[in-house]
Amino acid sequence: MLEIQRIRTQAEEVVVALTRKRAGHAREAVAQILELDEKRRKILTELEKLRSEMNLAAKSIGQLMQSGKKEEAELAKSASTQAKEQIKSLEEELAAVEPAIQDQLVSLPNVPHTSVPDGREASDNLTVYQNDIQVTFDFPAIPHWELARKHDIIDWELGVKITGAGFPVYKGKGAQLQRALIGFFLDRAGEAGYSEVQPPLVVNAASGFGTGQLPDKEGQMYFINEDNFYLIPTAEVPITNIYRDEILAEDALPVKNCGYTPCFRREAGSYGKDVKGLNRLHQFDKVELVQIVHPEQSYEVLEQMVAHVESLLTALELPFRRLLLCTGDMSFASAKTYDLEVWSAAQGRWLEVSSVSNFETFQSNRLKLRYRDKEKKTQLAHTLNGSALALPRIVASLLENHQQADGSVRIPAALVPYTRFERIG
RNA sequence: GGAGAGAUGGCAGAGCGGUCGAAUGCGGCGGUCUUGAAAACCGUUGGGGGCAACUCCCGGGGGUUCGAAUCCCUCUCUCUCCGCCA
Repeated sequence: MLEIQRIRTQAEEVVVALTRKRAGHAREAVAQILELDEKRRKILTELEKLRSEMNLAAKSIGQLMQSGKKEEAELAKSASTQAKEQIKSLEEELAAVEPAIQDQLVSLPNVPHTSVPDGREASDNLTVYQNDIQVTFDFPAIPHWELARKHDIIDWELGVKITGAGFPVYKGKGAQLQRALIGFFLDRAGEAGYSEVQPPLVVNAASGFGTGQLPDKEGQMYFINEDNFYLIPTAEVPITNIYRDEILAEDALPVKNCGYTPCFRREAGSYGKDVKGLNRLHQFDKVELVQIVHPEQSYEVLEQMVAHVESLLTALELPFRRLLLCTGDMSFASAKTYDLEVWSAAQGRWLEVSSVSNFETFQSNRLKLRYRDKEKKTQLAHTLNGSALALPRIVASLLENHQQADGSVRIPAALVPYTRFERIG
């Protein structure tokens, strides 16, 4: 959520920036916000004046009562009745205006950073880096779902039986590989200074709102009706919400957390060719990084986080590339996002395994996540997060890129201490 | 699932319908003292809105009243005990 002060003072800049981000209604929305905001302040001025008068009147009535001047007190009472009605009607006006402002504010996406390239869709993203790992086979590459079936390490049909499509069962070395990757990712995050947390996997609506999933992506989350809880679509939600309504000391920044959680996504409306194998699941595992930083540092930190994720991919010996997302492909809450994609050798395409974003104050404004600056004033902190990493597509890429002529799969050296086996099959 | 209790400032914990943004203790910060530290003592210490005067916030919402942290209704949450279960 953008700060109302920013819209007030830089309306035109905001409109121009939002227009870059496909938000076609930005100009009207901003104009409406400004109008409502002005109305709100007008009401407020009047209301507070009346309240002030009422407070004084009430005080003097109290004094009259105590000194036994009953008649005078009664007189004063009846005089304040009119003001009371005015206050009530102004309060009703305010109660209509404030949610209207809020609705408009909440529906505006974040403003893209100046370094974010213009673009309408995924094809406009900029490939800003690609490592030099080339994977070539002198035998036909087998897709990961076939390798998984061959070695009996992932069972989709079993998942369908237990739950439904998109909930595979990992078996044997498949299950161990999952556990190994989680351990590996968490250990690396720990070495990079992130402290590990294990948050709840279900969250309340306030948390969903805080990080921006609600109301924007309500339909993408599983909802537990009896308790009004949502299954988390990413650990970003519970971990960032740890700091909701907090005022941190400036020297407590940066706050660095990491956590492993399963993630649950309904993926409503995204059926098609992309869903095969591990490409798109309703439940998957992910290690997430979250940082809360001083505004001056957030873009530097964004680069650091990307570098960390890339070091993981390098250790796994995977071909990958880094994309700078264009304005049109960025998420609602992000000011700047890098995606990391790994090559899927058999499918012959890139798979997104990480998304690292700087939200600037977009989340912290909703979360009321602040720090106290040197002048002792509260300031909104910047929040960032990134996957490090999402497992299924990593597994897909590992299987496909490290497959051998005999159909076995080599485990990269960095992972062997965690798997305690060197190959599958 | 059954029964009960409660929700107040960073924490603990007072609070009579008016003088309560709120006692007191702890913690935090600043200072005095000290070679330094501790102790002691003194001072200070919530958040939001508004250019400002000012105003709002004692779990959320509504009501009674000239006036509500205090009374009433309602919702939510937390805790304790019992039952069930890991």
